[in-house]
Amino acid sequence: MEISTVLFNWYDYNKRDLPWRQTRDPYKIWLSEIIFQQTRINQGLEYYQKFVENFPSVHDLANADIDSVLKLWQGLGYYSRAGNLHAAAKDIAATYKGTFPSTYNQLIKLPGIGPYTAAAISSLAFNLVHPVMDGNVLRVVSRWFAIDDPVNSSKGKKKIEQILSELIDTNEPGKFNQAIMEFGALFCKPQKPACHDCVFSKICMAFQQNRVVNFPVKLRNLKPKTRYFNYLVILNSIDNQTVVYLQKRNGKDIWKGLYDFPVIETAGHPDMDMLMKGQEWDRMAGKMNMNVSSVSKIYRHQLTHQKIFTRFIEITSPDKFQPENIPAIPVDIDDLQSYPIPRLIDKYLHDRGML
DNA sequence: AATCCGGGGTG
DNA sequence: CACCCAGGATT
Repeated sequence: MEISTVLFNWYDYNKRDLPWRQTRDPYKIWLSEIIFQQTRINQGLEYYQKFVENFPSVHDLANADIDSVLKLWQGLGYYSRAGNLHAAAKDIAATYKGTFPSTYNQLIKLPGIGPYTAAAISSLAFNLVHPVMDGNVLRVVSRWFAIDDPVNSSKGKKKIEQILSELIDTNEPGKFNQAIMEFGALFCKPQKPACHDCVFSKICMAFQQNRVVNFPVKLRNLKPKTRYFNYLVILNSIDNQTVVYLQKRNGKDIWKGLYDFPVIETAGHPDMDMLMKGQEWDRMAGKMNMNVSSVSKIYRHQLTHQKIFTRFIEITSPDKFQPENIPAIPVDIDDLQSYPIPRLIDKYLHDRGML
């Protein structure tokens, strides 16, 4: 029996009932594909539902305000996905008048859509024959065929792409793509794969050679950098209203588009006396009539490639004032919940009872 | 080809 | 705690 036949039998019996599998609306399929880039189903499911609810069509998304899109995306990570999603929605609304682009070459031109997502949308929504290569597929194929080249190298990817072009079912390419990804997610898992009752054990070279644990071969990744943030939580109380100063993060650093506090980044965490003698402190806070009312514990925030140690320095000022050298905006603490913020800031604000 | 961009899961 | 997961954009 052909691999795709065995795969389809397995899929028909084992597939999960997931919302975007009940539609061929390319908009909803696109939405799901962007949300589930680097994201496990359990983590992204409620985000998918929120997006479909809040933005039922590509026009609703295109007309939305970027901050409200980011707010819905908050907590999901890789925030450039939200910006690209929004930009692509505007493209589609303008260039395609809302008729969703339907070919691989049109799709891959859109921001946030690369080879994987273009293949996924064109096959799932439009039944075009483009094999997907996500992490699941790379793992499954590298085991079936005992691919010794790293799957995150271009040589390894080319080999797997070649194999997939022969395996894919040309009548039902969308089903084939969904099925092989689902098989990777549920059976051919990274750790403890279910080889004992796998329908492919006879054709799986890795299993036959008792080397399943050796695949996929990967180039190893870098160690995370350590960074130290000193956040300035500048609080003003005016007429029973408390405002705190937020700044929107721009540039190439993490959390682009999200809001946090004015920050002094240091090589380590100097004691407060040292910090307050430094240039940055003087530039940002030197002109303020203020006092440091408290310094938080150290929060440790782990990202894939960065380990961030953070302390929150609360500064209260009797004056109504606008920080001069900081592009920060005053936000009533009752309005904080409408700003998209990183997990770390969210955690702190909850600890302080401000959110 | 190498590096950066989050957050959560697993053992 | 250490380690795993892995698409797209940028350099």
